[in-house]
Amino acid sequence: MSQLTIEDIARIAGVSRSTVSRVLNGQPNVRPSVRDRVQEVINSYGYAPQAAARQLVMRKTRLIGLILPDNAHHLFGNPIFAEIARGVSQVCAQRGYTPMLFIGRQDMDEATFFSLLRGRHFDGVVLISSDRQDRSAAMLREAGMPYVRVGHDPEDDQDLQYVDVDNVAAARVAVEHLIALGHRRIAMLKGLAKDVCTHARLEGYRQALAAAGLPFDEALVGDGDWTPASGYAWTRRFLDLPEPPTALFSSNDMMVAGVVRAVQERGLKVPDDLAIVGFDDLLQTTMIFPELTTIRQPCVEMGTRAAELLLDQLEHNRRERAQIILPTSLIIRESCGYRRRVAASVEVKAAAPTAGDLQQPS
Amino acid sequence: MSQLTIEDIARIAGVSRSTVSRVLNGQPNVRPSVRDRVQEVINSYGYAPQAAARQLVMRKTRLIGLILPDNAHHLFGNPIFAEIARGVSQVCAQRGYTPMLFIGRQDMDEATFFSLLRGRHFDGVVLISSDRQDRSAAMLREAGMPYVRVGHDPEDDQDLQYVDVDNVAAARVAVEHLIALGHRRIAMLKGLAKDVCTHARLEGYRQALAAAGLPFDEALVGDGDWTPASGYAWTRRFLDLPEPPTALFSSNDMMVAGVVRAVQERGLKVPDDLAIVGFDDLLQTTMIFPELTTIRQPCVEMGTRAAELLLDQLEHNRRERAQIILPTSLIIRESCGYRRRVAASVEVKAAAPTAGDLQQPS
DNA sequence: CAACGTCATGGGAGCGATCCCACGAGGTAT
DNA sequence: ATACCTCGTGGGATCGCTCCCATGACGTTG
Repeated sequence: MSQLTIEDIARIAGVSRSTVSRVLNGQPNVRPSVRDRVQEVINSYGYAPQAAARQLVMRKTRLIGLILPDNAHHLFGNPIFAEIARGVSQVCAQRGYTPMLFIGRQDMDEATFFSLLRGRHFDGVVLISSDRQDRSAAMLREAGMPYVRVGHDPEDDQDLQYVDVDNVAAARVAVEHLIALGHRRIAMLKGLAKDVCTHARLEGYRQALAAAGLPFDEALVGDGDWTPASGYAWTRRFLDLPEPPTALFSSNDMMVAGVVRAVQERGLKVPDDLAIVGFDDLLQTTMIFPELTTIRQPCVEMGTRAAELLLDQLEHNRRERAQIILPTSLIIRESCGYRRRVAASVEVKAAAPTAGDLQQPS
Repeated sequence: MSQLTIEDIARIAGVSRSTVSRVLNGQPNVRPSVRDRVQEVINSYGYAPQAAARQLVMRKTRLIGLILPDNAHHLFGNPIFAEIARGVSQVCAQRGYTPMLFIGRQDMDEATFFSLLRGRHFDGVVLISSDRQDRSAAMLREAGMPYVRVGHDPEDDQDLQYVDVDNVAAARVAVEHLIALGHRRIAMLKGLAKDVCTHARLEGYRQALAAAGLPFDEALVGDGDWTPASGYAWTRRFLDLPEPPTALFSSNDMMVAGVVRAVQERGLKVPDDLAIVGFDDLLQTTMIFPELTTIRQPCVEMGTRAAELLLDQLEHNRRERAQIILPTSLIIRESCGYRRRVAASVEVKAAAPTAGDLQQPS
């Protein structure tokens, strides 16, 4: 309660401020017996140095900010962010930093956010965003706050350091897999247009169709918004088409929940009537349906790599460009119908029946 | 980049530190023309005071910590936390505070966590936890950090201020609803034993059975862990019983995902073969099944109330006991079979067919 | 034994804000 | 005209740390 200061501890231990400070910071040149005595006083009084005073002189907080897409809903709703955060957290803890997640940016105006950044509460920031309209990156730059981004925009690349996956290649592999299973009419569920990866995944879809000589049909492309509700609505439309698709590629796993509901509502079955491949590999969804074939993103690793880049930047002042593209993989389960056509003993995580290597290297 | 200080701004504007400080803090006794000039300099240089220096003298950070149950998985996986956080955020923003979410406490030892608290990075904390073993509350008290808890433990109530719902009453209403619909064998899916609300919800189940003169059958109580996987496993067991249940009450909505899968796998239907009532009212799940009848917790309001208590405590030094129990409500949809038995025009959110008022007042 | 390092320790300066008080200008009441 | 208040402004002290430098004890070397 009382909030002791370093001076109090020094007096109690019968030494000077400086000596207590040396003990606190693990510096050398303290007699072992003195060190022990001071440490004991610190422990018994539960003393910890006041962060603000330390920060003022050190110019470091050892706090790392984590910023997610504006909408908190999105954010908690989609477990991939939790995975990325876990990666960030692991590296931070290991290297003596504490990660803190910004919440409620939607309740905050830009000026407030900017002041928060300039206030130097954080040494650096991991920004998770593939949103083209998101002003966060610009504000971080303007505020002179070091940051590493997870996700990026190839068309407007002001981000010095980022970690991402090759969304085009990943989507292409997903769709090629469906083509290899014999499907000719393959629907595609897009995410929100503001997110860069939405366009990349659509491009992958196009490329796969083109490579197989299949026509691109606008009617088979649904304008989703990442939510199950949009998956539901679009699937109903697809199934109402005169010539409905026999397969569907969804830009994320969450929308698949709605897709499956729509299919079942018609008395149809997955994968027999509609084969599905998703994107993200959320653990949650594996429980719900015929298990989902999907593209796995290495979320935890995206987090660790981003944190490592950031901390290297902070500690060794590494400011060179670093743009890391991590490999994704196609996880074959039941929703694509593969197991029904191929021997059951097939190694699930191994190569797809299509192109050789599913690990897209950077 | 350069990181100007208040002194620099003062020099540029041709005034003293004190005047700039007054402008910064909106204090009176500054000539309007001077105020404007200073403000303009501040804006044009993008100056914001360094938080650490300000904190040192003010002894306030205007940062609020948000602590969730240890496991980040849990946390992001379950959207009720996002809702609570949204409530907290709204109130904080309105009153000039910034909420920050702790992540990675599982990667941090207790001593580190304690130092973090004593470092006074935060003015106060909203602790979301119904975990009996969770040491967070004890550590907060030990560190002298003001906090308000969302969720509580009636058996060990050291928490001065908390916000919660009446879990016993809420569960009782859910089960009474199933009983009123004619069910005699009603299964119950528990949550993790470490969470206090698990026991409360079981107690509500017992009370409802007892009140209706129905026997309590151990075989119908499943030891869930809040995840869909446990709902799946236990439902399979229930359905294998010689005399399987015709209805099920789940302690949360997430487990219901697994329940439904198990039911469908057997070629059975919800609610015809198994009527279901859940708990939480997650938006997500409404997409997946026959729409879920469930107990709604006023999550956002729990957040706002907790934040209000905390900020009142900080600003007006209100330290009296404040224990707020918010009302829950039974949301009747399709999964309980109510609509099939009663006229379709029934007001859905109105009273259950059983006890009059579904809003359990505090 | 003098000169010189090395080690353990203490004290002063300073980080960048806020806050209190002093001070002068100007207005109002006596 | 004097006393007194209010308002606008500036400068010193201060918050609790870390860092730099001075100092003295002790050991090693020529």
